[in-house]
Amino acid sequence: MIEKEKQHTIYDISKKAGVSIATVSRVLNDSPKVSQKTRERVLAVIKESGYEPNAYARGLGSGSMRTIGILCADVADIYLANAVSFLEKNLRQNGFNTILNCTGDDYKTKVRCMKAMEGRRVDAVILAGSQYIESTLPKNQYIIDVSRHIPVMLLNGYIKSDNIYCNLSDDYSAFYDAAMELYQKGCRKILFLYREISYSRNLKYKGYCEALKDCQIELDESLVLRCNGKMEQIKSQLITYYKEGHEFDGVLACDDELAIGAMKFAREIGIHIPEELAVIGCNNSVLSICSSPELSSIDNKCELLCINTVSSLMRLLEGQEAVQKTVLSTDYIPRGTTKR
Amino acid sequence: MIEKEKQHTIYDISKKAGVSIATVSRVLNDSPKVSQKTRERVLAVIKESGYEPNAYARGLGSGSMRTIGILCADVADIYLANAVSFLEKNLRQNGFNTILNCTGDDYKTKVRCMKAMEGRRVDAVILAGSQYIESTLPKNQYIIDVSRHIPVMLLNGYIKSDNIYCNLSDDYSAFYDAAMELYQKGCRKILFLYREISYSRNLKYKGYCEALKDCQIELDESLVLRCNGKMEQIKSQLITYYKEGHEFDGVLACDDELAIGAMKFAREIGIHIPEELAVIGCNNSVLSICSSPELSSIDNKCELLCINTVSSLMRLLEGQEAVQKTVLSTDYIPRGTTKR
DNA sequence: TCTCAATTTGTAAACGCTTACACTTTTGTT
DNA sequence: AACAAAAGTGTAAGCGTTTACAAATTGAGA
Repeated sequence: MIEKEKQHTIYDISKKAGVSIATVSRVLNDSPKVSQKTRERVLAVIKESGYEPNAYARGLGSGSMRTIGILCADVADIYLANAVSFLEKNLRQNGFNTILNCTGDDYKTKVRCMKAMEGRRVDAVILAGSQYIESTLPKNQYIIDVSRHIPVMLLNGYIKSDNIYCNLSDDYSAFYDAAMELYQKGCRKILFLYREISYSRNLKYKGYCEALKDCQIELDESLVLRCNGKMEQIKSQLITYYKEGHEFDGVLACDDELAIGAMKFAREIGIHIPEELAVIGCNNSVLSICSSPELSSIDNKCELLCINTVSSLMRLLEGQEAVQKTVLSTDYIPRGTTKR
Repeated sequence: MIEKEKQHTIYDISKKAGVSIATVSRVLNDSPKVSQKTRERVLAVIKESGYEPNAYARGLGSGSMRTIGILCADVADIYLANAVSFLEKNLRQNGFNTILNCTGDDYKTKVRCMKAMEGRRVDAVILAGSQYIESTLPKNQYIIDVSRHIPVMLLNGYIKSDNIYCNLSDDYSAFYDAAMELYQKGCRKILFLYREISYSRNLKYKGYCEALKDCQIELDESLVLRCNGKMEQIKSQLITYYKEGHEFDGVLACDDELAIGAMKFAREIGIHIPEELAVIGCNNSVLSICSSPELSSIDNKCELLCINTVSSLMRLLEGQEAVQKTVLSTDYIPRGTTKR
């Protein structure tokens, strides 16, 4: 291992510039109480020596390191990757850094990571994705605990509690409308595909149920199917399911990958899309335009959600109020898989 | 804004447990010089009060916050999202946190983010993606500067310099082989699609050129095409290009999205894949199995690359040696777009 | 019981900043 | 020219840890 060069400190700079460390600090923090002349001299020294103030020390001294923690199940997930990308860019534009934890689905890991964020004294935590909301309130205590110290922002999750701020897309209406769309295209047996139980999955499911009710179709629970894994596994799961004798003429999927898994299943079995089977996905990800026919999908305005979240957060951190719950409407994007 | 609860400090714990802060610190750091009895008492107090040590202060005191900085152009990119996901999980398993910056392609932003990482006194920086290597060495000075203080790990990039460690996939061979494959399937006019000039793009291009040479095909520079933007833009760019009179019977693309853009172009124009046009993508992302026919692609072993990177890094941080350059071979995954 | 070493615990000085407060210099008024 | 106010600068006390080093305790052997 190579010998590390010692990094400069504020003392080095103050000595070189012939001022006190307080003055250097003021320059670093754009304080108005420094004369133009001094400021320039100090800035010159800083630039020349490549000095970069130690963020730990700044954090300790000022009580804020201008850092936000983001938790998500997995950035490898296309939707979450988009969200994290938007969030990080927005935060950085506002002068905040991002600490990322991909917690997976394991409850204990989520709790541990959330707790660790407290230790890093982040200025706020953003929970990206509805997996963070557990089904029973007591299990959400870990979120509420943290919110006693710092604001917690939920992306696609909802907990009614002080200092927790929620930005959601209107999954209920989105899925109500999507199910209606399938009905209008003639579907009468609509398969509902999901991965895991989560806050937004439940909203989607309710929308689906309500639409069926309004169409006077009785809910058939055997048409509510949980799938796991990657594309290939989804496909083979559906093949098995189909061969068990289940019939359906429409698919409403909680994400695009599930929907495309269904398309691959159909192709393998020889079911024609969209004529014999109409499919709607969700998230309007790049996947939806890779398939042929292209996949009709629900655009849940990920970017807008993220922008809202960050701007609420910035308002909060400046001591202002913010709305506790914002629900954004979605867009239905019709494409080939529902063209009849 | 809600009144923040004050967080506990090591003093609170020491008082409650009736020991000195040094002892609490020792317990926190698993020091062996604490009696079993004391340790248990302190741990009990810590658990009960939900105390989480302040990471800034630990960082200041110990000189390391056990944090790694990751820079990538954009986590919304499927390949980078995968990489970041693997890296973060591996790092966390080793007790390190991750600070993420999505720098985009802008040189100044890259430099600024890299510099800021120094300020955060991260223990190392990982540059994920070959966009970080500029074409001329002096422009890479910003990387070398940082490497004087902390190790820099390059994912798919190469700079020969002390304290910079490179893990690359063998893009040269991958593209040589892929071009050969296309030749063997009968292609004689192979379109090379790329996005921006980067270290790995250049390797890929060299592989492509070398293969052509070995097949005694003269390099036609008009068949080397730079594309920008998302799927739709790629498609329309290719339509324009085609209508300008360019002809080709094979496509070798630097990523899967480009390849699928080419497939969409072909469908629009009425060119049949794979009979009239064979296509090979790169990264073996989920996109490659969404299209139909499915896309032949190059699997560049992203996970292995990440695992290697993290384990080298851990070795380095423990003061051991690490290999400066590791090149991983890739796999070619034949699918429908090259089936003849 | 006494001594010495080994083990355990405590004290206090870093670590590199921020910031309240005190002090000095400059500026503007009369 | 004298003075007050304003502007600029410095001093020193935190911030919450880690970690030498010193001090206290324990235990074993004589």
